[in-house]
Amino acid sequence: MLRLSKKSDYALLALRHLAVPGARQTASARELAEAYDLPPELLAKVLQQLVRAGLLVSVQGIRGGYGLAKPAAGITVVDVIEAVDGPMTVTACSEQDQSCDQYTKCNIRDPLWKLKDRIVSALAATTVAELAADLTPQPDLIPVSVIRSANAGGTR
Amino acid sequence: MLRLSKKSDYALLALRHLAVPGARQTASARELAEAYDLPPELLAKVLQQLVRAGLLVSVQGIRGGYGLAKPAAGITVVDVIEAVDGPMTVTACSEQDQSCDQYTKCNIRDPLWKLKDRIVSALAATTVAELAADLTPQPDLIPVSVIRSANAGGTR
DNA sequence: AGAAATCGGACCTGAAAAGTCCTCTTGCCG
DNA sequence: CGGCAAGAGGACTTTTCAGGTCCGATTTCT
Repeated sequence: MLRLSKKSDYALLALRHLAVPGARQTASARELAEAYDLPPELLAKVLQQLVRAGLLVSVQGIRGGYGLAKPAAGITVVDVIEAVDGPMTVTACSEQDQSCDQYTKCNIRDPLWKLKDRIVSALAATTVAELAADLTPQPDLIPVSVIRSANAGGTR
Repeated sequence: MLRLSKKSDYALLALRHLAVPGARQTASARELAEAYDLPPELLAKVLQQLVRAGLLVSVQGIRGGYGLAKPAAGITVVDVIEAVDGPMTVTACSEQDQSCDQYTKCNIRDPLWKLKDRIVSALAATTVAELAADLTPQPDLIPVSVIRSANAGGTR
């Protein structure tokens, strides 16, 4: 029923987090997973996909993490969905892939493709920046440094 | 990835068929299933759902079948999808149903709901009449009467 | 009476989504 | 320089549910 995959959800959640103005502009997968209560490994995968798609940049090694690869206003919701779930298709068959049994007999292909384009436009019209501009407060991140201080007597 | 369910596909296919101007305005589940090469039982279920939703009218008994309950221009794509798959939701949680683990921490609910509304508008802007107006020819139905004549020497 | 149609529940199943596990590499910090 | 915490990524398991099937009941025309 036209539902977003959880991977897309997670991706949007993470991107919006990193896009919130004023907040720390970078976070590790674990931090994000804890903040939103998501399975860490899965979120990690998603973040990696976003890096491959050029939406995030990653820093490896200890103290590493993820940050936006470009301004939040330049990242649309379609970008995110396609990065994570592959090309948007509303129907089983598309211009590229005609692998559905009813292809020859199907009478609603063209109109549905047009419909898909409209949906994509709607998704392309919304950017991560707009998501971040929304009023809903985001959960606090416990900065790693704080955890470290608490445990070990403090670097900072 | 925002794909339509096959049930929706089937529903649209059937409705468009019944909406084509000039064609016979009624057809049985079996006829439609054969014409488009769809699983008959499943299509039957879908048609029943459309009847319950008030989009189709059915005639029981031999020589029965389905016809549009109202003008094709008055049936939108959302109507069809919701009749078959239940209310359109893009996210796991909605205004009605808040059953997702991250509900309290989620920061993208509101913007995504807005997005959903935009998608629904797009779908509501397309009617079955428009689908039927599309150029793609539809497969010929073999009228049952013809089959009957061929088999049995013909009532008509 | 019987065939052909709509109804509608219960059930099965396979594929995709979601989640887990394990190993490897990278780079900072003590 | 050694270890730890981070990202990278392959392989695997589990879960979910769309898609499909089966069966029986009811209706109604011939």
